[in-house]
Amino acid sequence: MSYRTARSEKHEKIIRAAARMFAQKGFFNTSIAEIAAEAGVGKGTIYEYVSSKDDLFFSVFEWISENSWAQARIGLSALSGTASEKIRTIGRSVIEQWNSMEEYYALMMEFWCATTSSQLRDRFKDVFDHMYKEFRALVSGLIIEGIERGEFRSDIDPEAMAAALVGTFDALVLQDWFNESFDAVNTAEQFLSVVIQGMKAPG
Amino acid sequence: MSYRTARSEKHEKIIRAAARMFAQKGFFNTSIAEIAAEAGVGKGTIYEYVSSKDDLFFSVFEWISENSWAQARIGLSALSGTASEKIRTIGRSVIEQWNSMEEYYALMMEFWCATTSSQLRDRFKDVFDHMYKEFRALVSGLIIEGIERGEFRSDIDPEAMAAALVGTFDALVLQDWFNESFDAVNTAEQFLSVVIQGMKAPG
Amino acid sequence: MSYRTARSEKHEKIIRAAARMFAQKGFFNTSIAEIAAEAGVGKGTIYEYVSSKDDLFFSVFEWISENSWAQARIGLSALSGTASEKIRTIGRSVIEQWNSMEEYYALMMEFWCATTSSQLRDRFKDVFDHMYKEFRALVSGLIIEGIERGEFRSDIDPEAMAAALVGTFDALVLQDWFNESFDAVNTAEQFLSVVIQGMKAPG
Amino acid sequence: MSYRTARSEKHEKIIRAAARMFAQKGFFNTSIAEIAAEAGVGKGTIYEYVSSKDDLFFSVFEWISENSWAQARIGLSALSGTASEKIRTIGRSVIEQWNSMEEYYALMMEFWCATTSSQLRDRFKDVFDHMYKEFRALVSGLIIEGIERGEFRSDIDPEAMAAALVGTFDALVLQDWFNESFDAVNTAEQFLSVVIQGMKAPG
DNA sequence: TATGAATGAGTCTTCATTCAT
DNA sequence: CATGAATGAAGACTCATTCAT
Repeated sequence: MSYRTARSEKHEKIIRAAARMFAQKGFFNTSIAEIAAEAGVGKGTIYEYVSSKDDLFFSVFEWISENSWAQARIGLSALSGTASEKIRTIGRSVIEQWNSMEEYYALMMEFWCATTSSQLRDRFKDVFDHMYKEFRALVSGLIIEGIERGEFRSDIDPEAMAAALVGTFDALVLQDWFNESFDAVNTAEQFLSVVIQGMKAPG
Repeated sequence: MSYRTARSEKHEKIIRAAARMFAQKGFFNTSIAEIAAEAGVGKGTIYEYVSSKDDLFFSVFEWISENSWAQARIGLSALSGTASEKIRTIGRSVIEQWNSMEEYYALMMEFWCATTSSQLRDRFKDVFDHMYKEFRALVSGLIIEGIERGEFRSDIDPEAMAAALVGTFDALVLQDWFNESFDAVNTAEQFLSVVIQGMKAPG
Repeated sequence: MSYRTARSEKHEKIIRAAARMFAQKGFFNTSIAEIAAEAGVGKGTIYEYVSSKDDLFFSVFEWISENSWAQARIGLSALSGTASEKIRTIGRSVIEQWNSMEEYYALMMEFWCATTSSQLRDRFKDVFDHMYKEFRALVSGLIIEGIERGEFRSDIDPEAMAAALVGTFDALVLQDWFNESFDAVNTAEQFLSVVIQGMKAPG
Repeated sequence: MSYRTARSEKHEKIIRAAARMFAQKGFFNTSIAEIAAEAGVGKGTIYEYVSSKDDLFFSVFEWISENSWAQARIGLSALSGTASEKIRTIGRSVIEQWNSMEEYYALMMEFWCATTSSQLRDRFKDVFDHMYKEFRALVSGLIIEGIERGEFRSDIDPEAMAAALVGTFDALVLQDWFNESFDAVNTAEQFLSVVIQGMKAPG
């Protein structure tokens, strides 16, 4: 195993430990000492890989973003069928994606919070902005495709629809995470049927 | 002014000061000293009214919940027109309500975060659960009303639709707060048109 | 005892404790915890009176400057006799002054050092500069007086003489402090005799 | 190049790097890592040549002492002329010597400080003591020579004069270093004229 | 021999909370 | 009741030193 490999493995070990602890107890309630213990390294070792607690937090964010969205994007790249079917697939995919990384949802809340008061506000905002922009573009692209194919009415605003839909997916995941008896997959299914019905071109 | 009144006025002064500071800098980045200064009282005085910083945080949450939703409920009680119109009115009302208290939105994020890691997790969760249940019940009631009147299709699931719609409102407010160039009112208008169209009974 | 008095007494207690510890172990080898213990207060209490360790260091410097030089100045104000006698008196006075505060000499070394590498470099330099300027002015004033009275030759440079003399006093004190068998008072006496002899007007 | 030579060259490289850094930032504000970087070696390598940071500090002191005084002594060995001329030459020489190694003056201050609080106090004191003793002996020897030659009065105390003169040289160098507009060479010239005049045998 | 990753003791500093006035 | 001085636990971070390679 090369030096670079060993180094980046330890780096990831630290990031993962931090992710677990931040998810469990929140950023402010987690101490560097706890993260070091969780990662099985000395306190000082953390600072060989990140320059501060804030930096570690942001590194966790980047790590999560890359790993989770990377996978999601792979799944979405192979969409096929009508625009309606593609949109349904996306909805299902997003929710499943989130469910599969349930343990990190609390972490996402922490990141959201960080956008309101952290020193890192701007760095977080930028990444979130970027993520959402990309996602909205994907959805609005499908809606435009549907309009062009004559599948959807031409008087709907693709941007507005995309923004609302993307937000709704998130909100459903949130409710799911919040309330164990909530069935996000089914709710999304039903809701999307109605929305797609509402977008359908007459006749 | 009675003793009790004087006491409860000072209590509210403290809660308000705490709300302002927590909204501005976040729970963990705000010190009791700052809140005392903002409220114009001594540090020790805070502890005459709340038992701890956590307790103060939760008090702020209760205060916000009561005050903001109280007003919202007043506005919604006087709904009239068809179910569709009522739903539109609710959407507009919720968004306007939030816009009018923009300064507290960051605070809501803090509360959300608290549900993930705070000692107070359960108390926060209970109140949020209750709030959402109430809100969903209002919306699903309107959908049922629409179905009974023959305005909406009878094969739609009122609970699922209500859950999704409530989520959508939240999501739009969030995007509005997050992105200054976003027009939540207009987006909601367009999206609701599509959703209502999708729920419409045929013919 | 008034509040202000109590406060400033505790402030001085902390400064004195810090002075003792810094003198004994040096700035960098003394921890805030030690100073707090020496002063008989809690660690946090220190920060009620100074804003940082650096600030405490500088406060000690100011306190020493005011107290020691204030006394010295009082003694020097009542000089009488010929210019030569006055200069002798000053020499004796400075050395006695230093000897009487032997315990703080190590502290003065610390302050000197601080002028080379501390964050506080400029603040220290300013005060030192001011102190020396004042002292040199006193001595050069006496030399000018001697020249005008015809006691000293008119071709000597009062500023240069004053600078050298003031420095020599310090250097003698340093040797005294450094080497216990050194007799600064006597050495100064002899040296001043020679210097005054050298300044004497012929005839 | 032999093994021993290579080793001692690397040793000196480290000492020089440490000297530069200590002079620039002070002992406590310089880290071993910085010194290693400045020397262009690994952190661990330092410990192949010195046993601790303190030891390195003292090594720098010894290196400076040997090198600078060695050169000074060479210059002084070839003194000629009357005792007065020799004393003048010494003064000029000392001040020029210091000016030529201005960058290390801050380091000397560090060493002085170390005599007050370091673990190494005694080792430093010994070397300083030795240096001063040697220097005083040189000067008092010249004064005795002057007395014997009838150049100086016989009632002056050579030891006391030497101690004071050595102190004066130091003090002038210090003022020069401290205050850029100070002219140590000229001041020394003037002051020495007066002192020599004061020592002159009558007639 | 040379290296630099790993370490944990030790530091300054903050701040919620208490309590004497 | 109101206050704010006092406190010490807790936390982020630094760095001299070690040691496996």
